Amino acid sequence: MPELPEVEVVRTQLEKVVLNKQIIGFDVYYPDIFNGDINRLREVLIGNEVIRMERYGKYLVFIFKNDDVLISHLRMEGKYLVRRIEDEKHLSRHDHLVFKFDDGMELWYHDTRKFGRMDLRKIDDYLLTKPLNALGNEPKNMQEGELYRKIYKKNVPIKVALLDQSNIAGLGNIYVDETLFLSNIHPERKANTITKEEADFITLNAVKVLDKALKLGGTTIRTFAAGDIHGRFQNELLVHTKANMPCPVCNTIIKKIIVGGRGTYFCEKCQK
DNA sequence: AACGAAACCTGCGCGC
DNA sequence: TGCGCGCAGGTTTCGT
Repeated sequence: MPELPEVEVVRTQLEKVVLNKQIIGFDVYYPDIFNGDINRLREVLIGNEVIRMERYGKYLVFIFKNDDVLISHLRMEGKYLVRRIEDEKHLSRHDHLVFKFDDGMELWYHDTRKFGRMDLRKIDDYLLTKPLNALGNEPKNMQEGELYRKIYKKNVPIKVALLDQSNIAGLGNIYVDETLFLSNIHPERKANTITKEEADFITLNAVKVLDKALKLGGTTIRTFAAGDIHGRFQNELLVHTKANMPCPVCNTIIKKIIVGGRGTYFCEKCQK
């Protein structure tokens, strides 16, 4: 489901409801979401409090007092839902974890495809160990020439290189298509044919796309929603999902192909 | 080391 | 109506 803007929306929403409340219960219905011993996680959570919410690329991070850190990746369909105990909405088969707070609020981790994963770390090393140590910089934090140095030897399609989170963090299938369209670059161009100037232009356009998406609350194409927040960036998409429709720049019909196993939308006239 | 394919899961829409 | 297939905003693992 979510790429950087959507995860940032989730982070902002969670920050409003979970900070500085004691966790008094933790129910588990599908333990495989957690990488590790789920009973150890419960021991750490009970009595603990989230003091800060961070985000790195598509990773959501709960910073607890007691120096504990929970890293959460939503993958395709993960969601956090906030409920009051008195709501007595019953669990669905896709609700896997329930965090219960001392003010009666419950945070439900819901994930239709069960792809999401969580890791427990300590504050001293969570940035130095998997998975965050392998993450590249976000576009807005990249220096001139940085993306070029990451990809100039790679003999893979530029789209595949941009989806690789160790090269550049935060882009997914939607925003890569949009970024490459703005950059006038064909998604199948080999990364090792991209010039330094083109790589810097890609980085610039990625910043623009992600910033605009965040301002609009992210993109809701299929199922993404952060609580009750539905993004509006889908109304601004230039090529992604636009197969057989006219290019907004030149009116050529947008094509859909498969690149790196992912549905890919582009304009063959604008993107070379 | 690098790259492509399969795997992890479930639901939905489509054609027959 | 029922069934099989393809597809889905992601990452890890396996095989070459």
